[in-house]
Formats: sequence, structure tokens, C-alpha cells
Amino acid sequence: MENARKIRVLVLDDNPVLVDGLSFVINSTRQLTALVMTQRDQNLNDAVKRLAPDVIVAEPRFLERLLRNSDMTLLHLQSKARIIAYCDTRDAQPSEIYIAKGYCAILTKTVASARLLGAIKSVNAGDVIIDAALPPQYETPVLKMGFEPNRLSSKEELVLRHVALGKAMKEIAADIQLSAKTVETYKYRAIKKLDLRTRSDIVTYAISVGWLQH
Amino acid sequence: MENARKIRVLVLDDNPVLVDGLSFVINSTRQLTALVMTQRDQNLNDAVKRLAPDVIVAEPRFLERLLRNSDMTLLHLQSKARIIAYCDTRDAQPSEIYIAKGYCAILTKTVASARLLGAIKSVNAGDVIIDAALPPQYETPVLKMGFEPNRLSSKEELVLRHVALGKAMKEIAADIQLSAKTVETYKYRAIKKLDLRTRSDIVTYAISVGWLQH
DNA sequence: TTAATAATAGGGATTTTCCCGACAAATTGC
DNA sequence: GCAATTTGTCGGGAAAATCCCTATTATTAA
Repeated sequence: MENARKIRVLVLDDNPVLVDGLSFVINSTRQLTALVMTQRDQNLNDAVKRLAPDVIVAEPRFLERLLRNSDMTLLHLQSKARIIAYCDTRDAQPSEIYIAKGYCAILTKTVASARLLGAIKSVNAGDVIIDAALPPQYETPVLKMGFEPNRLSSKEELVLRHVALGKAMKEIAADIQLSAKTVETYKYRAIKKLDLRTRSDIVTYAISVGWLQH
Repeated sequence: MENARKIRVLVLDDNPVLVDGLSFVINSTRQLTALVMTQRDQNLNDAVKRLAPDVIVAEPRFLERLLRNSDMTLLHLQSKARIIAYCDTRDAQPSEIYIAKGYCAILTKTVASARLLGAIKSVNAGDVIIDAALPPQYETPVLKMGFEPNRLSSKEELVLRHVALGKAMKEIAADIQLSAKTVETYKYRAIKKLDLRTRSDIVTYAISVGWLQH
């Protein structure tokens, strides 16, 4: 097994230091070997045909920009490589979107090296991996079947959003034309459902689901 | 010269893979040695005192976030280290701003590894380096002298930021090690200075000045 | 070296929240 | 279609948080 064929890994990112550093780490991992495409390469398809990677670790925006240059999508790539979306946290999208595009794994740039290396191996073995840090796909119109433990009612969410914006119960009550007591109940039920306790828990949650954007 | 003392380099970034990879590359460069602070470390000042880096390569937002937790700026750091701002291209600011804050070099994340390694050495030798890819600072010299009616003290701002995050007075007090009563005073003064009344005024203000980003 | 602002904190009156309980209307599960 | 749950709506009362002052040292600016 020592001379088993190594997993060939191609790293694609617009940060050269990241590419070099990660490639270095990959190369010093038994079982993995790094292939590098420089930023100058324009023709990704030729590159993957030549390099024959088993796994590609790619920042999706960068990769898709490269592909767009040739009017291609991931699915057009003439490669059997499995592709890991290694995303900047600031523009990570819900996992469904990546899966639909053809990625086999989605990891944000907050993950530890070890986790990324582990992911390379398991993806090569056929696994699909999705980082828990990705934004949830709440109200996505797409099939949100089943798995919704404690979905908030619309009023509960409405109130919670206002709370996250720092509004007091009676302000919210005035906004939505209800008794402050009613608003309190919505808030109370909402935080119980989501298992939040303090107001800062609420704000943290709100930031995580993007309620406080802009 | 072969056994000259190596340049001690500390890498600070919220991307663990970048940190590990770059540290690896640094360690395999004769003349450089990498020190690593993990994301878990909160107390940057103690870390630099312990590690005694000669050069720090830091993503400024990350570094400044760490510092803000202790109500500090770069200039408070008890370290003689020269600091390289290694910036995400998307939020790079004009170089003057970094220089004013105390950085010795500004590089964007588009630079090649070799250039970064070179910069580490020359910065250690006293140079100042500014990446040409930075945005120019035309019309930025907005003389905002004069027009600062009620500037917040650092504590006042610190407290107000925490309030915007939904924290209660006693949580903040615990965070920054002060009596809740003192914290209340800071908040009280801050909102008087800025003419804010309700908590939601504070959140609105915080959003407008970008405190709730990310 | 005054004068002003900052850092720190206590007191007490007021407000706001928290945690229930209640009950009718709407929805969902079988 | 009926029972079970969830939602919409409020009230009460205890507990907690906040507001608005006052006060004493440091520090800083004029």
C-alpha cells in the first residue's frame, strides 16, 4: 500500500500564497501529491486533461471565472476529478447550489488544514462533505421538505428580526399593530424554538442567517 | 552567516489553511522561522510577548478584530515586530491608512509567495513596501478635522459596539472586566454624544458604520 | 495650572423582560 | 372529519435591566 498510487490534487485559488502553501502541505502528506496550475493558465480544460487530477480544491468564484472564459460549466470539464468548493466565508452560498453545480464537497475557509486534507481523501473515496458553517437555506423555494425541527411561524420570525435590530417589545408592537404582550409571546416562543437565551444570542443568530446585512 | 539568527515570523489570518501553508513555506526557507498563533488565542499581546516575532504577516481585519477585543491598536502592542498588512483585495484600503495605523508594508493577497517571502526579509531589514495593486487615495484627504462634534472615547465606542451586538450591561462588564455600573455610564454618555435614544437607534447606527459586518 | 474630559462606580426610580397561564382560531395528521 | 397541535392573541406578577443622576479620581488640553 505504500506504493499505492497517490491522490493527485490540483489547487485553484487566486491567492498564490495559499496555493503554494497548501500544495506544499499536500506534498508533504503521504498519499497526496499536488499539481499546480498557475494563475497564468487560461485553458483549464487542457490543464486538467494534462494533469489528470483526482481531486480539485477550488475557490468557486475563481474556478467559475476560469470556466466562464471558455463558456463552460463544471459539468463540461473533461475530467473525472471530484471537486471541492473551498469558499470564502463572505460569499458562501447554501450547499444545494454547489451540489447542483457539480461540486462534491463544500468547505469554508475557516476549516483547519487537517480537515481539508481529510476531506480530500474522503472525497476521493466517494464521500460528499458539507461544512456546517454554510448559510442555511431557509426560505429557499426549493424542496425544504422534512428536516425542519422548529420552524418559526411568520410572526415569530418577524418579531425576532425586529428584536435583532434592537427594537423593544413596545416598538415592535407599534410597528406591527399588536399588543406588546402578544409580541412578547412571539419572541418567547421563537427563542424557545431556536434555543436562544440572551439578546446577544439572537443577534449572533441574526448575523449568521444574514438578517443584518447592509 | 549561515548560523545567523533566523527571522521569526508570525502569521495571523482567519484562514487556518493559509496560516499552516504559509508557515510551512516559511519554515522551509533558510533564514526564516515561523511562529504560529492559533485562532483560539485571544490575547494577542501575551502571544507576541511570548513568541517575540521579528515580523508579523497579518490580515488587517483579523488582526484588528483581535486587538479590538482588548481595546487596543497596533501601537499598543508590546512588540518590536514590524507588521506586514496582507490584505484581501476586496477590502484593501489606500496605503496611507495602513501606514498611519503602524504597518510597515502593505501587500494584497494577489502577490506571489516569493514576493511575500522577499518582503518579509526586507521589512525585517527596515524597508517599507507598498503593493502597487492598492487603491489610490484620491480625494480621500477629507479634512475631517474640525467636524467631529462628539467623538466617542475608546471605552464608549467599545461599549456601544457590544450593545449593538445585543449584549446586556453585565455581559459587557464581564467581557471587559468592569463594573456593570461603569459600563452603563459609558453607554449613557455614548448615546448622549451621538444623540441616540433607543437600542434600535444604536443598531441602526452600528449598521451604518459597518460594525455588524461579517 | 486651570478647565475639561475620561475612567470608574453607586443609588433609586422606572421600564422592560421573563415565564407562565389562558383561550379561541387555524392547521395538520391520521 | 376529528383529535391534536400550532398559531394568534392577551394578561399578571416577579425579576432583571436600564435610565438618569451624582461623585471621586486620573488624565489631557489650553
